[in-house]
Amino acid sequence: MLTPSEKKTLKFIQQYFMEKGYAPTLREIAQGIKINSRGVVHRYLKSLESSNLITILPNRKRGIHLNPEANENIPLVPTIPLLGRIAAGQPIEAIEGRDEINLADFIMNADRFALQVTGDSMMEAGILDGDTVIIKHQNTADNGDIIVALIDGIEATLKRLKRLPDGMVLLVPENKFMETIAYEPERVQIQGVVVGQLRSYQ
Amino acid sequence: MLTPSEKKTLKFIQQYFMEKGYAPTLREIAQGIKINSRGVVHRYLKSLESSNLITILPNRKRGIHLNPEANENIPLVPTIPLLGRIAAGQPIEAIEGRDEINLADFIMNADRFALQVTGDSMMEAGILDGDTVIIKHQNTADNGDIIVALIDGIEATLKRLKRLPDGMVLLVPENKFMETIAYEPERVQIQGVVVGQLRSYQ
DNA sequence: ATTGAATGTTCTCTATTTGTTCTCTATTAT
DNA sequence: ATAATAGAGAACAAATAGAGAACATTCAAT
Repeated sequence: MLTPSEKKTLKFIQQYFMEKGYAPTLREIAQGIKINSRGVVHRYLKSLESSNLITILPNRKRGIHLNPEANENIPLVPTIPLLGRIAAGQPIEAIEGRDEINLADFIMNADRFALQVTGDSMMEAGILDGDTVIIKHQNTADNGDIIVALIDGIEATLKRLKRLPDGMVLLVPENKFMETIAYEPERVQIQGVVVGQLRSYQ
Repeated sequence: MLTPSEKKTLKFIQQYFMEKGYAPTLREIAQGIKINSRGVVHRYLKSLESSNLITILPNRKRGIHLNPEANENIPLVPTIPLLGRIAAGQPIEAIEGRDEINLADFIMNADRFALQVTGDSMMEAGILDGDTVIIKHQNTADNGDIIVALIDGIEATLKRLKRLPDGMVLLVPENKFMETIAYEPERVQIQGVVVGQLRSYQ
């Protein structure tokens, strides 16, 4: 059984691995778990190794290998706890069932890519200047989808799609100061559909 | 197991290949990973070759061949390609430097958790009903931060923080139909600060 | 075919870090 | 009292990172 410090150490290594793609040094681990001694870290590592959670490649720098067993508790996929719903004037309400969100599931997929948004044309849809949108690459889209479209093969734009009964294609900005423009369908080439959006406040 | 420098080298080669369609010279690699010695680069290449990630055609200029394994070497790190900036009426503009966004880096950390937002109180800040916000757990916050606050120990709310010179605490909604309320500092307990936001359109 | 600059290759050398092993101290629970 | 846990920190060999010299090989222009 692991001691709290060993658990903390293992968790830090897993986290580090996820972010950087390689193992941390003993000094980095020490800083990560807020102690000063590399020797102590080494002792913890030895203990984790004898529990079969990691493998130490002797004398190798960053020579820590996470064993599959270590990931039974903490999944390899990036997740963070989803605590609940928050609404003004209410206590935070726990969500039944889902207790964490899986970021990989949320966004990642082979046919997706990200674009950084410049400008305020989709402001009222909650997509602000500087946000990142996740695009699923496809050539068709449904009415009401927010799409990345290429107009006349050159201009790229992020707008909401609306098809008229007569065949014309409307590209609707979500900003009352901007105008909707109608195009002949031949001029509009759909590049992808917005499936996600993210913003960082740091 | 690759060292960080070797990983950096491999990444540079892959990127160079994507952009130019042919392999870089040792000098270009050296510049790319910000060192001066071609000899050192060569050592890294030898190591990458013995890991079966590249093949070196001896004495050939630009004689580096990327093995399929190098691409199969799916990064443990969850990333998606960041293609560029999009603005209305412009071609998609490539972003120099950053070519992918690291979701782990973006959001994950031990002290973060997610909340699902209900209601429109932060609508004008681009946080809509149904969005998920990433909260960093902390008890203090700066003026202008969007925070999760507990009022009188019961009610939870998501608002922008504003401290007045006289000590009163304003919780400002980003919605012109809702009112800012002032509290005595004792009544407001900060639970965390919004560091990220995400939305799924699926 | 010759030449010259750039490139790949092999070395040696140096400087930090890092991993590793120790011993020693404090604290806590049994 | 006795373990078990947590930590500090010294000492040393080895791994890593890098510089740069020297030479061989390409490759393109002449």
